Amino acid sequence: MTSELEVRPAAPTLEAVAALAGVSRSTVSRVVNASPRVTAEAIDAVNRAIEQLGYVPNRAARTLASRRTQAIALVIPENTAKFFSDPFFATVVQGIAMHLGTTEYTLSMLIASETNPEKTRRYLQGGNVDGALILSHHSDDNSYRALARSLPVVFGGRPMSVEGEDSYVVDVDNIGAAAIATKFLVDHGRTRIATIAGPQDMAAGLDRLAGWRAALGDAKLRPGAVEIGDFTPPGGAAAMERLLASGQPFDAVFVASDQMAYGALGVLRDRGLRVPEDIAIVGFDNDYYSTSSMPPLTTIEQSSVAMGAKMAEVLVRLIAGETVEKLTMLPTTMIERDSV
Amino acid sequence: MTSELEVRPAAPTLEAVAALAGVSRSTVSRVVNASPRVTAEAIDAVNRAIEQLGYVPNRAARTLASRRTQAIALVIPENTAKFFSDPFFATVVQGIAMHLGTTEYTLSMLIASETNPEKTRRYLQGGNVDGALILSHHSDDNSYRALARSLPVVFGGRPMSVEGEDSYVVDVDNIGAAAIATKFLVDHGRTRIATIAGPQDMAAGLDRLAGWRAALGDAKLRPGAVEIGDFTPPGGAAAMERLLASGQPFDAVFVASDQMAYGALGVLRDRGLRVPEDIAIVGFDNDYYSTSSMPPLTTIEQSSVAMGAKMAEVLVRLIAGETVEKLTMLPTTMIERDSV
DNA sequence: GTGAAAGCGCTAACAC
DNA sequence: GTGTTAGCGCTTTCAC
Repeated sequence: MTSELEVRPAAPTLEAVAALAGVSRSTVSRVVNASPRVTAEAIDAVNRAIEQLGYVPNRAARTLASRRTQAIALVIPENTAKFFSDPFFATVVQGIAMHLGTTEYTLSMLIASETNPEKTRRYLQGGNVDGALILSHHSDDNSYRALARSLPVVFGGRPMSVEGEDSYVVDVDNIGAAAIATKFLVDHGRTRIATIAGPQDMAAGLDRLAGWRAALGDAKLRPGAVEIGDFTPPGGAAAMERLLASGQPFDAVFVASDQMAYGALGVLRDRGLRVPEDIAIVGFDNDYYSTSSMPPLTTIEQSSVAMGAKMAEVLVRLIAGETVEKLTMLPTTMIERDSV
Repeated sequence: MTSELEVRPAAPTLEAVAALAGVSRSTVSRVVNASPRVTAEAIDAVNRAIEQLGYVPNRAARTLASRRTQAIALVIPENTAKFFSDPFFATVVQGIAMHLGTTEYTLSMLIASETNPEKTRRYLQGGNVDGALILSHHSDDNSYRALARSLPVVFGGRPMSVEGEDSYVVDVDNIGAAAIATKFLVDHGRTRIATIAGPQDMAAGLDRLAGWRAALGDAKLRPGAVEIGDFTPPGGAAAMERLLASGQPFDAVFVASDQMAYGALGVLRDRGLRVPEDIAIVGFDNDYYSTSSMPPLTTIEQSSVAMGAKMAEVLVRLIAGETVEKLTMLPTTMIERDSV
């Protein structure tokens, strides 16, 4: 089996650079690794040789010798992979990749098969990466907590399992943001405020519901009906149908994700209910589609690109041995459009 | 700088396995690499030792010795990264990752910075990966064609630059599918068929327009108006506005992406035009949202997960030195829902 | 500040 | 079939 790979000319090695620059391999290595103890002339000569030869260090050799891989894994549990079309996830990934693009780290994307979790664990613990980023949707992220003992790990979004251990988390203040969204409805004179909540096996789902409840408590309003959706448009539509069917009147709904809000808006439109005149809606995410819904959605912005970037940043600092706060909270902003 | 990495216990090496199994390192290597020339007893002893020690081969050492990285790069041009929220791209990536999960290959995700293309090129040609998958939106993929001479490369979607060279492409038959969609409209009695086309600097945009035109020619119908969109909902909405403003009457529109169709549907709804009674719509993609639009969208399904998986498969076979067809066309299906 | 030397953990001839 | 022997290209003490 003759691979096409073999016909390619050999890449220039550090040895060749050393010869051309008239120094030893050690010196070349020092220059490449920006060691302080090298004379300016040597640095110059080496850089010229590198330039001339088009030398690129061999990553495998580097990893082998230094025991640092310069690679980071992005672990996506399989069930979450199915949610890949959720713009939130996609843009978090984008943020991660973009931030890493500014560093020397490489991103390895792993879809963690549920049928063979061993494979993922082996990969992660087999010294293939210097750290891992875990993006998970549901409550089954317990298995990854253990990982954190043997590898720097950063979670995107608070994991559901036990708190307070040695895990690092980048998250948005879902409770606070949901409260702000709900208070916004209160401030606009709405008094019977229902909610379409997210899945209750996800922190984001639980927290946004808690925030809604807290804001209503603060306003001394009786909580309206609660329906649970799954963060998808059809899920939001079904939840709105149930809300309407319940017979409990409401004049506003805090919907825990924009995606669900799109579904909900469709149902209201079908019933001839006007937004915001009859029913005001606040969403959550400020995703790509929120400006083009009918009407454009008033929502909470959580910058998912920023979240991805922050996750990457925290992990890189962790790997560098820096002390990093265990919990990084990202700010949210209220975006006022036409649905309230 | 004391990294946390250093406190971890040393992983068991091939040497340790050899000692425990009572064989030489070569034999262990042969077993690990499934070489045929090993006795069953040796295989057994080695596997037991591996199990017992929890041995995992060191990838860097393997790469260094074998000159195979077992890694594949997924290159996403920066401008495309901004389109990450397009469900089509996100699910292609998912398909790639899932297929690779069944192989020994690792996926490295690269967002190719436009300001520093050298960095990407160096990474790709620096022996970090065995091959590259290129997912690109626009016409600036020329730079990647050159890559194909030094590395196995597979493109997702026909690139715009010169044809027929040594590049491998996985694509859907956009022309054929668009023609089928348009013919579907014709068969339903529509005679004044407009189109909202995609960007004309992308193959998918050009080809779908060509297919529409061809089908109309076959049906001996005069082509309706053409408006160009950018594959986003707002772009589709704006294109529909222009179509309506043009004064040229039409009773159907072939819209080159579902995302644009959502925007277009919103505009029609605002104008009180009924779909499909007044205007029939066919989309393209069958994306995640097409069942929940109002009305549910009749569209062309192109399985983006399958496309990702196929790209990965083609590349893996290419790396293995197999002969692979240069162009892999993926099937499409007409999905009939309620917009025609 | 610089070089020599010794590996990092594995694969791949080559002999036996 | 199995072991021995060289490296793969780099980092990293340790002397100087």
